[in-house]
Formats: sequence, structure tokens, C-alpha cells
Amino acid sequence: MLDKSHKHVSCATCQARKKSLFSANFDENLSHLEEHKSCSYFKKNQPLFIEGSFPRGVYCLNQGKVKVFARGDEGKEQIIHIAKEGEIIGFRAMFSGDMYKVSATALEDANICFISKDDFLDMIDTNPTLRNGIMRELSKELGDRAVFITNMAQKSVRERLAAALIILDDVYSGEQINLTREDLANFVGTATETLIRLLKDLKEEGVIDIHTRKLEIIDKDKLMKIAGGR
Amino acid sequence: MLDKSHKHVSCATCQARKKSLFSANFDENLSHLEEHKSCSYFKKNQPLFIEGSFPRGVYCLNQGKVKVFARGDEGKEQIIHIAKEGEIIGFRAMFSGDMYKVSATALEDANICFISKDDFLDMIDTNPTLRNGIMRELSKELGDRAVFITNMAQKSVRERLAAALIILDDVYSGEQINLTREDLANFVGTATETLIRLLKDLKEEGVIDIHTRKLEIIDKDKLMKIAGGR
DNA sequence: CGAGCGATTGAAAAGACTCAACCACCGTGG
DNA sequence: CCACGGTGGTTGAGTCTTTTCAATCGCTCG
Repeated sequence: MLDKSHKHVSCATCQARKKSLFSANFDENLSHLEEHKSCSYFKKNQPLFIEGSFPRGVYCLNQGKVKVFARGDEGKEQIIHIAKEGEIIGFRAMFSGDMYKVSATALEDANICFISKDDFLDMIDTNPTLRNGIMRELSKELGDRAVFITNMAQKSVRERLAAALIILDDVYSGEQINLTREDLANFVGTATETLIRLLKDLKEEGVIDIHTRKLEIIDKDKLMKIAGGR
Repeated sequence: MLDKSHKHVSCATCQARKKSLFSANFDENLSHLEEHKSCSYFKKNQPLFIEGSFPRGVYCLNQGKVKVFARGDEGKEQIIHIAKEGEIIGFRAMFSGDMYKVSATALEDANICFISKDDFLDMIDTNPTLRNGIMRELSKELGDRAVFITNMAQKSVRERLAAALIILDDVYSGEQINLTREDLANFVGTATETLIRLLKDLKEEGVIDIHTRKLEIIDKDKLMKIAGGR
């Protein structure tokens, strides 16, 4: 169980950090990072930041998952990304100079560290390894989103659902996927009712198992085949 | 008319450059850029680079438009971006370390300069202004694509078409939009036939005018209203 | 002048959405 | 301990958008 206090997590022992952009060649800067970060406890559904506001810093996920989403004209959420432990969130708007184009909200109770804009930009300037990591990350995401757009435009909802489940299987590595139907629908980009019907189909085909809210992937190969083409 | 020889364009006088990332604080580096670039003439439909290959350098558009697109599982193109004079193309894969996730093809006869990977990365390392510009650009595009994804997921084809026309009106600033119906459909993310029918609707509503292949925007306000919400 | 590509139209089918109702689970307060 | 309220999940029916397929048209280029 997650400690509900505003526990201070040490960067030196943080397992999440070791998988993050703050990992390689970072030992000499660790104390600097340690001094300039602050830790907070976020309750489920608590927002980290909101679309339209200006960035104050970046968020480093120690424990707990976070959804990153944009809102369409009618206010409906489109989930762009689901971030897991070790990911750093919210640095895009740090460089673009404009406000957040997306919002981020904790999907479950979470421990999240915060690094202020000034401190973060300072680190970027003085640490080429971190900088290159950030640039690599921005670039990778840009490529991912080109694929995302293409899938949205060309795949059926069923295909997109299968693709989403494969992604989520990785995000929840090992654990069962644990999202509301609405969040899942907003990730796939469909109506909740449609999503539920298609989930049932997949269950009947023996591809997944449904434990009320949690989803278990039974046959990943078949899922990939469904996600693939027609 | 465009000079069809492999004319060498001087960076010093290149009007396109002045609107590009190679503009501000770049005077001292101009000769360096000049020495390390090469100019080529691209014929209409000639590819600059292709999805799946590894990057050899970046492309700086002097004259002519370029479509950037990904291919879905059935080979159908999804146009992600239409680049105009002054834009630099293909730097994403330069930082991510992987292959191109998209292809780029000249939409019309074009003059395009090339800067090799080594030279470009060298400039990035030694020129903080350029580097910051690149990071800003990566970040901006990332935000744009979050919006793109959301539009794809939540807007009707009609709304997306209106939004696309507004974007294209800017790309073709002043000139009439000049794309095949298929390219336009692949940008909007729909079937060619659907696109044609919706164009006809817009024409009948007095929002656009159709001159065979070229499109003229008559009522931009109305177009924005259509693109907006329901 | 013919070939061929791009544009257009029509009709039918499919996929997805909306609306409305109902169910099930869970935590709370009496 | 149990009834209550609420959120999240499920189902059905009808509708509408969008796609698909097939056929035709028209223009440009060799």
C-alpha cells in the first residue's frame, strides 16, 4: 500500500528514477536533483496540471499512473498517453513557451516529485546527457503520435481497441489493466457503449478475460493480429 | 517559374531561410551553413525520404511544398503535415536514433537544400540558439499532434475538412489550395468520395469555390464555425 | 486520337453513435 | 447489519454518418 503522507522520496534510492531520463550519467548531479525537487502525494483523480495553464515545472512519477489527455470542443476527453512510474511529465510546454495543450490527472493514488521550471531548464542547459535524453524523448513521442494519428484515421474501433490493449499491457506490465470503461473508451477514441460491446466480443473470442473492471490479456498474439490489419 | 537546374541557392539571400529556424542569431554561422549544405531540385512526386529508412540529414525547403505522411497497414497514406517554404524537414529521426516513422514527398517541383546529419548535429551542439529553436519546434509539433489526434477522434469528417481547409489556407497563404482530392482526403482522414461530396456541400453553402482542382476559400469565418463545434 | 488518371455520382451496406433504460457493486450512515 | 444513493457498467433499438463498390465522366499528355 502506498504511504499517504507527503513522504520524501530519495532520488538516490528511487527505483523509478533508474528507469527514467534521470538515470544514465547522472550520479554527479544527483544531490542537485535531490535538493531541488519536492515530493507530493496525489489522490486518485487529482490533477497535476490543466490544459490552458502555464507550466511551473515538471513532474517525475515515483509511484502511480497518470493519464495525459486533451479535451475536444464538447469537453470530451481524448487520452493521449498513460504514463507509468519513472516517466517525466509536462516538459513539452516548458520548451514551446506556450501553455499546456493537455491535462494530466492521477489515475490512482500516486507519489510524484516536482522540479521547478527554473531548476529543470538549468539542468537542461548544463547537462548534455539529460538534454539529449529529452530531445530523444520529444522525438520519439512525435513519431508515436504520427502513428497514433494514422491509426485513428484508418483503423476500425475494434482494431484500435486491440492496439490500445497491447499498449496498456505494457504500461501495466504484468498487472491487469485497471481503467474505467470511460477512460478506456477515451483512449481508444470511441463511445463507452461501443467499447463495452467490443470488449465482450473479445472475451467471447477468448482473447481477453474480464474481471469486472480489470482486464486480463489471454492471447496477445491474436490481439496483435486483430490490431494489425483487416 | 522554377529554375529546373540544380541551382545553388545562397543562404545569405535565401528568403525562405529568414522565416526558418536558421534565422535569428545566425549571421556568424551563415558561412558555415553555406559551406555544408547542398541544393537539389526535386520534381513533383519525388520523395525526400521514406518511412523505415534511416536519416542521412535534414532538408530545408527553399521553394515548393512537401507532404509528410505515414502509411497505414493497407498502405493508405495519412498526411500528417504539409510543409512550406522555410520549413526544415526530417530532423525528428535525427534525435530519436531510430528510422523515419513518416515519408516526405514533393507536392510540386521544388528547390530543397540538404544538410548532412553530422553537420547538423554539430551545429546543434555548438549553437544554443538553434538548439533551443529546434526544441521549441519539436515541442510545438507535439502539442499540435495532440490536438490533431483529438480532432481525429471526436470531430466529424465535415468538421475535420473545415479545419483542414483553414490550415491549408495558411500553408498556401493567399494562393488557392492546390492538392489532388486524394491528398486532401488523406489529410482529412476520409475516403476520397466522401471528401468530394462534402466539398460540394461547402460550395453550395457558399463557403468555398471550386476551380476544378484548385480550391478558394470564400467565407473563412463560416469555415471556422463549421470546424469549431457541432 | 486514345489511354489513363483524377474527379464525380449513385446506391447499398456497414460501422458507430445516441438515447434510454436497467443492473451491479460499493461505501455510507442510520 | 442493512437500506440507500450513486457511480460505473451493460444492454437494446433505432438512426445516421461514412464507407464501399461500381460505373461514368472529363481532361491532359504522349
